[in-house]
Amino acid sequence: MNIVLPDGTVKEVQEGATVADVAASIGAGLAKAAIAGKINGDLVDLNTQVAADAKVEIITAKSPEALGILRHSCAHIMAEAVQELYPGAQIAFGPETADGFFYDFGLSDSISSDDFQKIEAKMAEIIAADEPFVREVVSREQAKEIFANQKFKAEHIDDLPEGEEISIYRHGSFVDLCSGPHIPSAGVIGAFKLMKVAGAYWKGDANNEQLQRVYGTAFFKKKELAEYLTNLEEAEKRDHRKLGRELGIYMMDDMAGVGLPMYLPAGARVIRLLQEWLRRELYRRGYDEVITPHIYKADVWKTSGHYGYYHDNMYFFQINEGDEEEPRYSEYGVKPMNCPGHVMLYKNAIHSYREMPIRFFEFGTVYRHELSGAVHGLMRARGFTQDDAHVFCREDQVVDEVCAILDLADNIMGEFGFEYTAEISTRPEKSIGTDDMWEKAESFLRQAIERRGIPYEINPGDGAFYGPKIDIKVKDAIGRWWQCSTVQVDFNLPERFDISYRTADNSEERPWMLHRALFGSIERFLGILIEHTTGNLPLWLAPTQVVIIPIADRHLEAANEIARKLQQVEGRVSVYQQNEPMRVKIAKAQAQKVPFMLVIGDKEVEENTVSVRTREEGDKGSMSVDEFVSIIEGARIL
RNA sequence: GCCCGUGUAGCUCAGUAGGUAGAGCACUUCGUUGGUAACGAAGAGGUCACCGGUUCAAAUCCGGUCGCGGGCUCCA
Repeated sequence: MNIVLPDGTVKEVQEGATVADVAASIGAGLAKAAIAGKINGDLVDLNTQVAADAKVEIITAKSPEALGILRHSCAHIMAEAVQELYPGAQIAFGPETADGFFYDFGLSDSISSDDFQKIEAKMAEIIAADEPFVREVVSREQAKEIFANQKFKAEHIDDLPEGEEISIYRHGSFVDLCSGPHIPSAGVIGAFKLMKVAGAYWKGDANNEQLQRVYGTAFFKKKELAEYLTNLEEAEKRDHRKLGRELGIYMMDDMAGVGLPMYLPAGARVIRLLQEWLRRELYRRGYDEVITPHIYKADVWKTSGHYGYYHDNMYFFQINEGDEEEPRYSEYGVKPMNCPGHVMLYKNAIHSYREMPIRFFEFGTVYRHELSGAVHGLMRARGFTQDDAHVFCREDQVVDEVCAILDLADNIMGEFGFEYTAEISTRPEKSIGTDDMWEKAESFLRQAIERRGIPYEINPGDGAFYGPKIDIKVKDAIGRWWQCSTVQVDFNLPERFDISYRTADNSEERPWMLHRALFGSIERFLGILIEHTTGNLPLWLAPTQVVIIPIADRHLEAANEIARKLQQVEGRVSVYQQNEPMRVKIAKAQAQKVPFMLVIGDKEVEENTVSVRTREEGDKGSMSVDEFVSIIEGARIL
């Protein structure tokens, strides 16, 4: 019979040939390298029989799918080791991940990282034995019988749709419900390492039993594992919490409370620069800046609905508005978002369809009582500043407005060199509004994102209760995704605050309301920026742009004079006048990631020049003072 | 909030059979006046997160609380 290879060539193979046979017929080298196959686009085991006229691809270690297959197989081996070491262990799910794999276990004992050594040793034994992975197709009844003592597997069998083929994989004494494919035998795993333990809920639901998740990673070669671990170490050095401390960006104080960063001068500088830079852009794009209070009477939150929905996540307090004799308590809530303020500002006047869209923006600092376990440096704080805006517009303007927001978001991400992913989140189960409204809003978002040509994914059921949204996410140093920009449709607040505009025929119409943020949280954005740049912020954003290094005390006056000239063009400059050798001052400036260092000695004073050193390229030789001043002037954003 | 881990000077860390603490950096003073990534000397700095227990004796062992880290859940 004939089969088709990826390059389109037709090859004749024996009736009943397997993928391995196909590989062997192509070449001995390929036969040796093959670890799995792909038939008509579906990944299969190496010993799967090939049908006539099928498209067959051989998967080797170099194929993009290979690492995932290897890692998933390694997850099986880990589960096998755990079952041997912890009899009675209940196995749940064990997929591959972006960096490796995990397996979830239900155990009476708890596994800690101290146990890794013995689990790894057992895994090494299993891998050394090099037994094959064997696939079997079983009936639902057989499966139930095989996994009678495995409650999670049994439950999963019940969840499988009727009529779906149920396959199991045996490896040594271990058997798992699994659709595969797997590597032919355990020995293919060249290197593996258990990484961490964590808690995880069965089926991802916090109401379910909590399982113990063991994370690991695996590679074909030892060298690849070593490289991976080295990269991880390097990435950890870029952690914004570490750099944030080293560069004097922010601090936390236990006395202040969890998740409440306090910005040191360098951090405050950068945040203000980011705001100023964005503010200019927003003015250009037709936004109006507004300022709203940090606290409101509880009535506002009752009207908005937050008082009921998010009560536990908000900071409420009572204040005595009477006196000691006759106390009269009022309740206030600290704002967790800026929307109600902007809606009230909108409501201050009667609006015409002619003035739409109205775009209010604000750098609004908000406070949310996030779960203690969710707080993470600047990325997820309890107090943070949103570059928040609300657009009130007519229905016929929604797509254009969303497009404009996506355009701006794309510009910003581009400015900082961030790659991002976009997701449209659709209607969740618990939500307000009609199907009609949701369908219309979701279609508007889709039209906008498609018109802007941004690739996106659909996140079904992940919208807010009040409307669908587009989220833009950016990766941190170790590959975690964080939401930055967002565009959200809100069906809730216009209704609750009863806002309207006058149409051409003088009737009242409810405006569409869009929430949007670009940085998202300025602090989070800064955190990601620090990790992306390893703290080497671009010249226009560096808290200190220039350090001037006088070689000896007699050069101090000239150094101060140059500093004054730079300050006149808004340059952020610092003169290192402490009593230390020049090379020590350079080392310190480098450690602070200052873009430019100017060395001033006898030669420079005499020639009215500066000796320029850049943080990336080292000594660049000398240039005139005026020439250097113009470089710094060019980095002004105002 | 949940699971696992962890908590020694401002920072990075030693302190392993329980016998009331150490280094480097940073800081202060003095010296040194230097030519492109880290000078010399001296000094100061800690109720070993907090509370309780075991013990003649606890940084060290046990329990609790709080903080921190990694996940999970959540993220208006």
